[in-house]
Parts: sequence; C-alpha cells; structure tokens
Amino acid sequence: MNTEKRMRMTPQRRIILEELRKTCSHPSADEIYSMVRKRLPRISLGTVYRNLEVLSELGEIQKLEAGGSLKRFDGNPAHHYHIRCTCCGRMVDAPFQVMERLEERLDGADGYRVFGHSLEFLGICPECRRRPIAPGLGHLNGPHR
Amino acid sequence: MNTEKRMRMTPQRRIILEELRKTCSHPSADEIYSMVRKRLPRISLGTVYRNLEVLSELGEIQKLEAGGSLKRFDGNPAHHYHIRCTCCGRMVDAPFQVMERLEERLDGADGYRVFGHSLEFLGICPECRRRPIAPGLGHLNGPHR
DNA sequence: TTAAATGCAAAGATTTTGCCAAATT
DNA sequence: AATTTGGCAAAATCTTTGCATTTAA
Repeated sequence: MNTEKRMRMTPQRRIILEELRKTCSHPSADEIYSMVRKRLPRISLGTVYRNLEVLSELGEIQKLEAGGSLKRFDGNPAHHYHIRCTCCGRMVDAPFQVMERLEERLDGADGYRVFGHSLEFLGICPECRRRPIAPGLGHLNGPHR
Repeated sequence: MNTEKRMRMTPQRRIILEELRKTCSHPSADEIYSMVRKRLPRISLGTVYRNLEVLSELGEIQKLEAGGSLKRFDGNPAHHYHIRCTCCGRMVDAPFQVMERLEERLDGADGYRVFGHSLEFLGICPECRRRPIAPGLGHLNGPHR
C-alpha cells in the first residue's frame, strides 16, 4: 500500500516556495508571511505555517532550528557538542572532541567576524529506537530522504 | 566608572545552579522549574527564567539553542552550514564545505543511532560591526569569555 | 538606605488548531 | 461527492516584564 499523501501545488504553496527560493535571507515565518502577502494579500499566517510544514516534510525547504521550540540549559559551561534525538528531543553530550579553531578559516568571510561554532548531531535515542512507532510517525526514526 | 552590577548568590540562584550541575539531561526552563520547586516550593517561573539568564551571562551555564527564538526557513534543501550573527540574528550561508559522514564515528555511541549533523558558526555581521554599540550591549559583539 | 532579587500575575511573542467555506480532483 | 486547502480566530506554548515587596550588603 502506498501511504503517501498526494500534495497539491496550490497557488499559496507555490508562491511561498518561490519566495523562499528567491531569497537567501533565511526568513522567519512572519517575514515569509510579509513577503508572500505582497502577492497574495488575503493569505493567512496559518496557511503560511501549514505550508512551511508541508514543504519541509517534502524536503523542498529546510526548517532551521528545527530541533526544539524550547530552549535547553546545560550546567556544563565548557564547549562541547550534543546529540539530539529527533524523535523525542532528548539531548546528550556527544563523545566527540571539539574541533578547536574550526571557525578560523571562515573569519572574514562575507565581512563576518566569526568567533565560534556550534555542532549538533542528530539521531535517535535508545528509548525511541525500542519503542513501537506510532502510525504515521515512522519518518521520525531516520532521515527523511 | 564601574557600570557592572554586583550579583548576589541567592538561595534560588544557587539551587538552580546546583540542580543544573547535578543533571546531564539538558533540561528546559520548565523542567528546571519542576526540579527546583521540590526544594523551593514557592519559587516562581519568572525567577527561574531570570536566573537562567544571569547564570548564562556569567558563563556558569550554557543556554542551548540560544541563537534564535523563532524558527527560520531555508529555500535551499541541500545540506549546508550557516553563520549566525549573534547581535541581530541574521543568518547567511557559510562558505564551508560540508563534512560528509562526520557523524559516522559517533553512530552507536550511547545506543544512539546518529545519522546527521548541523553546524552553525557564530559571528557578527558587517552591519552590526559597523553600527555603534548600544550601551550595555557591547558583549554582543564578541565571545563573552 | 539602596541596589538587587523575588513572587505573582499579566502581557508578549510565536506557533498550532478547530471550524466551516471554498476549491480541486 | 469526497477530499484537501484556505481563511479566520481562538487556543496553546514558551518567555519576558511590571510592580509591589522582601532581602541583603
């Protein structure tokens, strides 16, 4: 059986995608709303959010900072990396040595002064691997594409 | 003149720090609130947020996903890295080749299946470098420590 | 006595949802 | 006709803020 949903390329969806492809500014949902509204004055913010969700599930766009909506805090102030479970959001420290001065060769690029970096690995934690997958959520157990 | 504020190690602040040091679970503000409330039942969520802010400014803890509160979207679905301006939040693509299979040597660590990574560089964009710094915000123009 | 911190509640900001009408297949 | 999408507004979630009061130097 083919559980895949067909997706219609509605005008709203197409224009959101076009605007996003057109810019390199990595806009927020609200900025996209403003951009799109110039062409579709009656579109609603809810539609923008829904379409951004659909487009990123399809791999047409990327949702950045997709990991978590809520901030997390780390009692260890030393620079280190993390692995985030894309299924439940759980984070653990990554046993991976920090690449010191990784940013040095970027410093000055595009006029930016670059002084640091943050690396996050994405994975599935043991609990989520074990747990039976809820119907329709299987894609959460691995990369989408 | 010394514009620096003195900071008191209040019981609330100390206990928040203790709880955060005690765990390796990278809790959210709300989880920290729950943890701390077992020892200080009358503490308020606002106090937790305020203290987490202070502690991370002091470098005692780290605020993860500190970059932006709002999600951003990228019309380029290919894997690539970004530089984020820690001053204004602006993001640009980083001219830095993706390190393919960086996560391979982590796969299996702690029982995690690791299938990807996300790397973000931190810097100051040209506009923010040029702009006069608002009083008290100078720390935003470089690493804190 | 004075600056800083707390508790409480209200306000903000961002994102998600429910519902019904409209559009598409 | 059945299904999906859109618009609108309300709800939900997470975070910040105002203010009167308390605490500590």
